[in-house]
Amino acid sequence: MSAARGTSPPRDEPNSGKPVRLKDVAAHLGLSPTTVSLVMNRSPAAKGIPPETQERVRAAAEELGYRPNFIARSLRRQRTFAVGVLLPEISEGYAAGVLGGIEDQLLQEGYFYLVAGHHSKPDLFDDYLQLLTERSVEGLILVNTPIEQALSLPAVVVAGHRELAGVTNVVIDHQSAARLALAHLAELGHRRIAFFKGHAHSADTESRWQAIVGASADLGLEIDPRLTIQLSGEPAGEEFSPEEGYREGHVFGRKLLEVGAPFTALFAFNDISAIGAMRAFSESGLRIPDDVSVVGFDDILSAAFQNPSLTTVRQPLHEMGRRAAAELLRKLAAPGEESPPAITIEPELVVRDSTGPARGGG
Amino acid sequence: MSAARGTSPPRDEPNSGKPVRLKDVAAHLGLSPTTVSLVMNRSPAAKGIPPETQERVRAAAEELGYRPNFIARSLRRQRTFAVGVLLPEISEGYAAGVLGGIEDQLLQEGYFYLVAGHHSKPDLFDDYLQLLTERSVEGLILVNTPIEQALSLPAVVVAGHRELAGVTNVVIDHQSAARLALAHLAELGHRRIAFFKGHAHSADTESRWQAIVGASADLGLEIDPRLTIQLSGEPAGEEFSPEEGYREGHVFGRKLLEVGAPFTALFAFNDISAIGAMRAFSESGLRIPDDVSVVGFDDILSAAFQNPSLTTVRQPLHEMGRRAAAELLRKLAAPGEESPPAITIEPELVVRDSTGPARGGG
DNA sequence: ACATCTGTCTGAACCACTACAGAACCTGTG
DNA sequence: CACAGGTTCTGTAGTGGTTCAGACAGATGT
Repeated sequence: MSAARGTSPPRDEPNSGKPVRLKDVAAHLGLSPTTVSLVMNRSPAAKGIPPETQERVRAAAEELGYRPNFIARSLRRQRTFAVGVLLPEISEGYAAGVLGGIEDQLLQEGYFYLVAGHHSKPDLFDDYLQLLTERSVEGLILVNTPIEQALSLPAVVVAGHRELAGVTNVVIDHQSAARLALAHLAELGHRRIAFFKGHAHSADTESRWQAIVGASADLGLEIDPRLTIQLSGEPAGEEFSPEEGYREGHVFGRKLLEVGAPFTALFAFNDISAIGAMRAFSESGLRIPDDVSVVGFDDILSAAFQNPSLTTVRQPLHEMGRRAAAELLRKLAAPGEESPPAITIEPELVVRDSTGPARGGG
Repeated sequence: MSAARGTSPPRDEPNSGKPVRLKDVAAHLGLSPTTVSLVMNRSPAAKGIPPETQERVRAAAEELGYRPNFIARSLRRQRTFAVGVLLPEISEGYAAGVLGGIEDQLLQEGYFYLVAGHHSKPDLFDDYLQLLTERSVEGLILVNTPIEQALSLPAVVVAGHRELAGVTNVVIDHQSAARLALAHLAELGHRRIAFFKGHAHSADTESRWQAIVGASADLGLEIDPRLTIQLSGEPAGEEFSPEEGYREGHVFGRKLLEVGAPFTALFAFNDISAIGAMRAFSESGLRIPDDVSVVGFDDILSAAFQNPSLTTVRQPLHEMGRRAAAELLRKLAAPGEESPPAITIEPELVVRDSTGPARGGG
């Protein structure tokens, strides 16, 4: 033997050329590949192998720098420990936030994931679904991605609307969100509150609005239809840019002032439109929060940097991603079991400087 | 035969149970798996197979809903068509932007990618490198991730500092960035310009500063050391939050005013600190851009929504990711060839409302 | 002395596919 | 009719691991 055992000499060549295979380790030890496999996997069948041999195997594996080949293992075991993630666009804030949570949870559990951004094009969506399936992902997480048909794999949907058999939706608790925002405003003495409703094609619009109506009733607030503006946005299916949302908020903020109906607060559909509206109010000489309070939704990065900084309802995106991934793994581990149709996540009110006590009258 | 050919009946069961394997298609046709494989892969050896047979094979594959198993193929061909991406944190703006470009390029070329966020922890970095290698990724893209040792796989680094044998760095052209920003200010008549230098541990700090010194000389501008403030930030290795950066900009913006040396413009190290400084200036009663012009760096989302909106040097993150991925694929396709040590990307000046003509004196 | 049991390890099959060498068949030719 | 030369297809042996049924040796019981 060339390589002396014991206190190893300053030999520091972890891999000299080709990767080491299971077979190499076995040959090195004069054992069969089976035995090495059993030991390396701590398989239950390895209980018949004496501890001393096990130690010998592990030492050799370490010494030779053996790394099991995941591909070969996946083929044989029919498990890839990989899931597919479909989302509109990875670099967009919402998806990126959720993906961060998905990643934390998956890597922690020994899984990896393949991501594909379909840019809201239905045909791309189908293509990627195919490709992911060919790559043998074990399950799917869809972020902000509408689906029509049932899927052939276990799936969890974040911010989906449809109720589909077998898929679990992870959604924000709109009831809670509406209550948090409106209770905060009510406490500050606001009675006449304006609203931006979301775009017709947005997943959250309808449920959020229902929640607002409900919470208003509970708090004894009346909703004035003249102070309720629906963001028009782009035709469905087309992603729209933040700049567009900002411009819209600006335009509709101005429109709100022209209605003539007095209001002391605005609860916008998202931060972007809230920021646009704040701009419009400032330009009209109104002071925030002295004359008008503004509450946004999402807590995007910019919210904290506004002047004044924006009070908003935060969606815990990271947490949502984490929960989605955890639920998917649970499904994979327990294929038979029934899974919940929905997981609701509690939002959080972030109070900053854009909200304050209502102006005297009302 | 039960399933009639020709105008197929309303049979709509694309996959009844288990997935269809190559073997199944072969058996269905009375051909060997080899033949079917040759046809499906349009292998050069398939030129010996008559078009009619080829058509028959493809029709059967279609009919049975055959999807090749990527895992098995990967094992046999020793190609996974997958690359690994390492970055500090996926949900952070810079990395997410770059990743968007990486994705576009890779998916377009039939590759997938595995991402791991190491949260700037060196041991996690090593672990994930191992895991990615076990999964047989063919190459690596590192975003904003410092490496010490050479890597065992072809790699491209985005925003890296180190020059390492065999790895290509994708970097912004700092020369050009400095020239764009300073020429813009000089044209507006600014002569006394303040600077925020980056944190000592940031990859870009030194090269950016050298570029600023060079461009200043070219434009005949003098740099006043009293107006040059180094952002202190956190100890190296610790990611720091946007809020932190904003606060820093705010503090140092105020400090700049206390120095007493007059200045008419600030070129900040990034948008966040620029926004913080704008806040400080406004609070001191200065008007932007009438009294002070401010230029940022990066063009984060918030830059456009500031009041006034921020003039900044945009890093084309998407483009950088795209180029990085393209270069990696080139390396993979031509393993022997020498590859460039660096690819520089041209930044872009986005002129908004935070810059204007210099105030009278200077 | 023989069967039985236990502890330790192994051969062969298999996962789904691909690469390589060559088989079987047909056609034309001298 | 034997042989060369195409054409069309196939058998076998991998790829790197896991799994299952059992082989083999030594100890134990009768």
